[in-house]
Amino acid sequence: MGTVTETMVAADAREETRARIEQAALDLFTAQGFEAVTIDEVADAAGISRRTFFRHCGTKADAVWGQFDGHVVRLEGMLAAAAADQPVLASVSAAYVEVNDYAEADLPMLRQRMRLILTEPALLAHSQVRYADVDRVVAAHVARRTGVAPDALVPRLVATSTRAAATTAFELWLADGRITLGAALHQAFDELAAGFPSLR
Amino acid sequence: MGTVTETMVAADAREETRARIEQAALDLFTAQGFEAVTIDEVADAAGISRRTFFRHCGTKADAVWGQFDGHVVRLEGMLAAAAADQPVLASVSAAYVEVNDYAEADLPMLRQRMRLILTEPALLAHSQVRYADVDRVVAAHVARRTGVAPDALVPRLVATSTRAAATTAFELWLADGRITLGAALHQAFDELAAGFPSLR
DNA sequence: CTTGCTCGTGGCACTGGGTGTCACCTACGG
DNA sequence: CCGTAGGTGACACCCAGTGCCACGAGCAAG
Repeated sequence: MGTVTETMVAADAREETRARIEQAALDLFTAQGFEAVTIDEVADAAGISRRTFFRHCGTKADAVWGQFDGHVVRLEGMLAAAAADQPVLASVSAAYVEVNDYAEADLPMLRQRMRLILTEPALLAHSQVRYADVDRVVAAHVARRTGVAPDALVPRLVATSTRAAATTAFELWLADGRITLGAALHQAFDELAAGFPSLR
Repeated sequence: MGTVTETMVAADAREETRARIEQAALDLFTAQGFEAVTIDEVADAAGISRRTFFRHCGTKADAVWGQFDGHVVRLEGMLAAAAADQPVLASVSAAYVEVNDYAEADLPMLRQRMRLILTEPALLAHSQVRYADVDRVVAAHVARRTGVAPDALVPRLVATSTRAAATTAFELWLADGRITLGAALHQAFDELAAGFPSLR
């Protein structure tokens, strides 16, 4: 099995390889479009074989999505740690804001990622599968806080509509270079939680 | 070109062939799962060639989705015809309810379709692409009514969250055999429009 | 130093979705 | 009777994704 140190090193090396693949993929996809680039081209650019690409990334879309699972886990942790006296919607909103609080240095790559995801149909489609995990986590939190089943209307509705708000905030942030991602998220969640006061 | 009558006949024949393909596909997918069935098997069951399948349906997912474009067009028409003094959210809600007002005889096939779409990951993914069209239509309506740009926050947010509500209503309707689709839609839209009163 | 094990890697073959192309056949109009 | 247009099937591709095997590097035990 190896010691803890060795395991860490191996995991780091694996992570580094994956990061190299993702960077190559992101650059190629951005330059030529997601569908126009083949896996062989990405693998060549990353200096690996086609077979190794799939071992690290699973699918073509995963090269863009990266380690999204980590986000879901962090979101789940934040929701579990939310204060019990905080309104449910506020806890969901705060968790979304916090999980999307990126360091300044990470923003360019995030922009590149999100632009691809929201622009390329194949990636947009794949997003639904990823979001399903997020929805399950949020719905479970709402269900726990309200004492109803996770597959009841309100938990599911809160999960899907808050995710819709988050996605919309991302779109706004991408399109409008001035607004902060956090500000966009706050704006969307406030509008949603208040029942769309702008429409009255 | 041919006369109007001839064109109609040709279109009808084409529509009938497509319906046969869709029915064969739906039955096979329901019985064995979406991924487990190949296009060749669907084509064989429909009595056509693999190539003809793609000419009629475009992609494997389209065989399940059917002529969804028609729904989007109808939704657009309803929104355009909505009374000007009706609140925006109410007009969107009413349009969703009306476009999903199926005849009793169509409900079994609708159940079959929606169960597949909401269950099979590949179809769920494809749904995002279809929903993007719906969102554009709704956002355009909200933008027209509120006098802001269609890609501003509120129109987009209304579009994505109302669609989230509709999807949630569909899930509820599928899971709970007793509730009407219309009732589920109303319940979801009411909850959304009021800012989730159940959570207070 | 050698043996044996593990693991990452590359190569290969195969399945399956989707597309372009061509040939055929049928139905219709002149 | 001929010409054409459109639906169809057959074939050859491309590409994503998977299973399998063989090779080589690194490490552990002898």
